[in-house]
Amino acid sequence: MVQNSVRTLQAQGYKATKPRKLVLEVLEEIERPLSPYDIQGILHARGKHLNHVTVYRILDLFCRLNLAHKMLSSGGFVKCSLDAVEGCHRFMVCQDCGAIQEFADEGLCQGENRFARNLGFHTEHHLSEFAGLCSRCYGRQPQLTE
Amino acid sequence: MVQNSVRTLQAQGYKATKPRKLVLEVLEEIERPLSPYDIQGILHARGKHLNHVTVYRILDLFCRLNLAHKMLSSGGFVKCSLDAVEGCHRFMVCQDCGAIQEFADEGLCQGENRFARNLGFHTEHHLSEFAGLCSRCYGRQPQLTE
DNA sequence: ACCTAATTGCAATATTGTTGCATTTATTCC
DNA sequence: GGAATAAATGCAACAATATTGCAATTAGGT
Ligand SMILES: [Mn+2]
Ligand SMILES: [Mn+2]
Ligand SMILES: [Zn+2]
Ligand SMILES: [Zn+2]
Repeated sequence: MVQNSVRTLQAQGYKATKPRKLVLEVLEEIERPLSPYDIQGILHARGKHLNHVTVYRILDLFCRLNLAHKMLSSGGFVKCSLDAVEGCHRFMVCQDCGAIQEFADEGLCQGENRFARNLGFHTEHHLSEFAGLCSRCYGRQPQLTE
Repeated sequence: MVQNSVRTLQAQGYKATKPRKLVLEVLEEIERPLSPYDIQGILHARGKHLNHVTVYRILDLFCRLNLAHKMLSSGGFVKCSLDAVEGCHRFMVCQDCGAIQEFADEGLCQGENRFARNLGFHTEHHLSEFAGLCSRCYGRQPQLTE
């Protein structure tokens, strides 16, 4: 929850400001990728008015601290749910409900590293997202409009 | 080469126009991800003036036909070098020289599918990019400025 | 060479992202 | 609790990127 991220912020010498906590709350509550303007809009609807510049700067910081991630497929931001995990953080993205689930797996990394090495490529890290259907959505009517 | 993509265009009922061929040439020649405005600029410097709207529309089409891909990490566009390959097209991105190498591997897909299935996720396709150093750049001085 | 649908260019607009600087705020120390 | 102060935010202006409708052009078929 938010309290964890607040501790991380302070441990790294950053202030736990009201705007930062608000953004954390939204990311935690809405478990789907959100753009900076999405976040601003959601908070605005709740009577909390943040400047978009502030939202951008907060998301930048969160990504640097690995408190959040920028999704590759959509460019939206999600809260990191693997705070303590070293190595590559990855995602499964439900094409129906839009939910994302974060995971990490050393086995996948090793397989990918081995594969790349055979082609003479020295891997630093892996970006990957699986697109498909989450367990709740599999075998149901589609929800997402796009 | 370009001629292949031209055939694909025509086979699908699209015209092989001068702007489309120019964009194909650039993507084929510069084997690094390019933004729409990058492409426009490169062509402009060669005396070929395309409207940016045209470049956007061409890249949209190319992506729909899998003649090109939009890179996840950078948002830039590259020419697909696996024209005939079914399944997931993936990339290794050199962090030094910026070169990209496209590949596909059924084994990786299967491993990922199995992993996801264990978590109740039904995978449709995989997006993935490996970041690291290509064989030429490994053990050399850095080139890229950023 | 002509016809026609497809494609492009243009102009206007919308959206997204960035920068410098004045103002405010969270933390430290008393 | 009340300063002091460095960090963070808001504001304004701007820059870059992306989208739309419509008129002009062009590629491919006859
Ligand atoms: Mn994470
Ligand atoms: Mn490809
Ligand atoms: Zn779902
Ligand atoms: Zn390289």
